[in-house]
Amino acid sequence: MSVRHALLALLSEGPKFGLQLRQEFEAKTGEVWPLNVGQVYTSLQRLEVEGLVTSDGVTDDGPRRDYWITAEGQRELATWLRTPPDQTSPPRDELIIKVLVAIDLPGVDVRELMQVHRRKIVELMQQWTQLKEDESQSDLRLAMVIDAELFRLDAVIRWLDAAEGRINRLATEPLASASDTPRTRPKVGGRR
Amino acid sequence: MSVRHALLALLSEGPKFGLQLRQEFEAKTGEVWPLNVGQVYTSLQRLEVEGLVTSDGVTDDGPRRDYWITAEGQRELATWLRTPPDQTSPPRDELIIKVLVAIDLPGVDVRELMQVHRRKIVELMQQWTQLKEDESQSDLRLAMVIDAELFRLDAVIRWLDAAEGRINRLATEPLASASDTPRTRPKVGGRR
DNA sequence: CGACACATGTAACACGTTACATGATTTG
DNA sequence: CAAATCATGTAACGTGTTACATGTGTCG
Repeated sequence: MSVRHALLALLSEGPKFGLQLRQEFEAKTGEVWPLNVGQVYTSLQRLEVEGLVTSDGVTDDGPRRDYWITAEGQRELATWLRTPPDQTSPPRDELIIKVLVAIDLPGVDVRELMQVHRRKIVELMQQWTQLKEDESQSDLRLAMVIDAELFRLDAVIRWLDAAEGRINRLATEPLASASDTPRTRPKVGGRR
Repeated sequence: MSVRHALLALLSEGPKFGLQLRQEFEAKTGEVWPLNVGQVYTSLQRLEVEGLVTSDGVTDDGPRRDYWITAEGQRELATWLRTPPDQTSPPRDELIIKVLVAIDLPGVDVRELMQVHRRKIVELMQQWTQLKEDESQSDLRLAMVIDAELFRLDAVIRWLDAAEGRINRLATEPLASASDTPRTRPKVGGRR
């Protein structure tokens, strides 16, 4: 959901065309997140159908097609900006799933698995830190994105460490199988 | 990509059918991530086409259809487990995008926006902490998932604080517009 | 003119969600 | 038997990615 609203935000500064939106999106996000052009066009089409933007006339005087944000688009944008996303159940995390299913698999060394992933993350953090020292003096947006990524990766490291502790403790007192402990607790995710 | 591989992992313990896979997935992940059944069936179909699982015979003796993992599925599973995901450019983060585009929008109070989101996150962390105290003594998997979510949310809080500092510093020495600082640095994301 | 970059668009696929339809099995 | 539950399946939609096709404008 972030791209459509980001496009709305860019369009609220004035009429823009497709490639321009892509370029400005990347510029505003420190050029860390590539945005494929196809998605810009399809998103614009969808936004137009929903009445949040207008292309107001066909491509007459040139290859470019400008889009304007509508009043309803402005309203939608304002709502998006001020409303935190609904986070009932957290986003699925691949690494957590990996570790949790690997625990029960015979012939799989979970600690080794976690170490391999941990090393990769440390390596990533070093690369981001390097980039931060090199480039982010002059680019506030890049600096902010790198901050976010470093904090995020740091949280993953912390989780791996905490999880390893839990698993080691578990090694002495083994886990009850998932099936023989019937849950009475209601599930977290309310949506279905 | 996590669901297909999680299904492979579950099937490597023995043949299972659709609803069973859903139930076991939720059990193994602390019942925090609901998995809709439709996705289980479509994923199984795709896995079967790719030769990673077999349903070996139609539904003859009952409504259930068991799936087995194949040798190739075992190989794929092993690879997934030991290989860290390719993280060239980090996943797009809605909150970061929101803040970065909001900075330039006139009539939008970025600090207010960040405060609102910050409060929501603190509230979420309190709920998870509560659940942890209540339930996670008996459920290791739930405890691990809650750990992960708390670390993740903590990282977001840290980012918001760091970002607010940067923005405040920026208030005295305003930001150069994105268009008039041509980049020479190569983009981070290599994929296109 | 021809080559190249700019610009738009579409087709096909992967994954995920919601909703609905359809059998089979159990249970009151 | 009827209703509820178990179980599978499909259809439609949203978002995102890759790849390809097509037109336009500029410049050597």
